[in-house]
Amino acid sequence: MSPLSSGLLGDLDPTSDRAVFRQIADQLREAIDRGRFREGEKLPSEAELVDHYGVSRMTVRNSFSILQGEGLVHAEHGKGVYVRPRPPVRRLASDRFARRHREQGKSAFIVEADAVGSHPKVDSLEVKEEKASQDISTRLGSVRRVLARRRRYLLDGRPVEFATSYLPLDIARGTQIAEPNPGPGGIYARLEELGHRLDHFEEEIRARMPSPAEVKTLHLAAGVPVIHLIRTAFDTEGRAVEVCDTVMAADAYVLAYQLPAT
Amino acid sequence: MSPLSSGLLGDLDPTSDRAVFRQIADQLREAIDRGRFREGEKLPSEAELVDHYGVSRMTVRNSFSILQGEGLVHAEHGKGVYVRPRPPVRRLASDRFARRHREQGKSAFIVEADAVGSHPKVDSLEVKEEKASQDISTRLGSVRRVLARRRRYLLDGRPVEFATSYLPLDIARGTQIAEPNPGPGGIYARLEELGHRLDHFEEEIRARMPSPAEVKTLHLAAGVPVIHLIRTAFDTEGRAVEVCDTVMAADAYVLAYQLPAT
DNA sequence: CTCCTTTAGGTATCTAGACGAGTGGGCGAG
DNA sequence: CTCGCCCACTCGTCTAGATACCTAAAGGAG
Repeated sequence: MSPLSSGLLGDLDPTSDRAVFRQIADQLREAIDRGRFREGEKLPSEAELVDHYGVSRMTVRNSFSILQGEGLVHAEHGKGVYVRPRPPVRRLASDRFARRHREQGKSAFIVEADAVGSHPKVDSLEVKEEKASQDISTRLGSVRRVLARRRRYLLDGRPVEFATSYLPLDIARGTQIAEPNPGPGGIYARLEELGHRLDHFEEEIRARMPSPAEVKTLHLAAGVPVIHLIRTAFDTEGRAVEVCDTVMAADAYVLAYQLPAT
Repeated sequence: MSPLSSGLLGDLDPTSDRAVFRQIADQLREAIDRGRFREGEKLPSEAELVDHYGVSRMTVRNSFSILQGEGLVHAEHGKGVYVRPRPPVRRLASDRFARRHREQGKSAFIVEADAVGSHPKVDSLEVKEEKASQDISTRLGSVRRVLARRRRYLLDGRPVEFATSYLPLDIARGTQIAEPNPGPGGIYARLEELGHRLDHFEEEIRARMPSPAEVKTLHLAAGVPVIHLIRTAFDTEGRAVEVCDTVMAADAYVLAYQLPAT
């Protein structure tokens, strides 16, 4: 008993000027939206759809590729095409850098993940001095070389975020900030101990499709964009003391901000 | 003189286990990244690449479809495949709802666009009462019906943003907020005149691939995600007085926020 | 019972070609 | 000279295969 005989999918309209593969994609998309196929459920195989619609296999694959591009489904080699489950999202609140959180000890990422019962992990740690890019140099106020701290964050084994912090050498060199483990409260706590009392942060947010390297690093499925966040930390003297460049899997995050109406 | 004879593109590696169409996409991507093809410039035609690499046309098209999915190129029927130019981005600063801006008179969108020499336009205006969705109802504090204000924003003829504001009926009904033109300073100015002095806004930001309807409304090219922003306005009594649901073309925006380090 | 092989059923990649349809330049008729 | 048509070039869609590789379950060897 094929699932296609039960009326889940309709027929093609040969009089329509909409391409056949788009019509098939439309029907599959609507079936998914209506819940006829649930999250994680397998769609009919290519061969089944070829039989059902009486089209060639390339046409069916073309339909699937549309839905993949929309991030609705993903194909598993040798198994089938499945409705992509929506992963749990991590909410980044605008007070996530509040000093009271910093004074707890553990890193914000770890604390937060533990709170919701996830298993957090940080890997790909790299700390080194390097030449500042044009953009980073501008943001930090014309520095030539910087300390770069790279790390990748994982939740329950899934990579969700890749971040690089850049700090001026005259601040970071020789301090615990230049160590792989910056100690309790993270680098912001160290910066304050070094006399750079933090005043505010500026964040810039963009969204775009990932580069191949980002797809690899974040294990991104087709049709998943990334959120690109660039944060600059300013001390009370108005100096930019850190720039953090973060690329996040867009399906794993929702960012929350609070704005004054002043 | 074909551009392919000049060494812009290399050869395939038959010993590689990387699929041929991926290798071709890699070479094209690299050529674009290196500036061998500039923004708006035409890539070699499918036929030229077929000749150059000695593969079938479907393989070349497959390569192009990868680059399209990444938002790097776009095809124009009958003309060619072009490197997609990056449109100018509109920067949304975190003080964009400051009261001082509201008191100017014109809408924030118009003022801002005029300032950078763009031609702004607002269309698709629709104002009506309707049943609140579950989500909107929750955000507004269990209201059943709301006033919905829908509009689309265009810059220089290009649609960039589609927004819907929802307001509780007991606040908006019968006021100028229920009119297509809410008057100088927009609905926030009207809300304050009605005694709902604004205290702060909360914004939630997500990024995802657009639905087909959003592709149509925003004239989105392939490989362009959308930024989905949901803003809730609170008055000084802590009541949610408006929810604004906005879908933006991600390639047209960068959002900027300022966070206190408190 | 365990482990390996086989096999059926999936998707991944690629070929070769056909026809449709949009674009733009060249050329001939007027 | 101008207008309109034709044609070459381009991408869009679809067909009908072939081969490769992956997965999972069935079945046989030990």
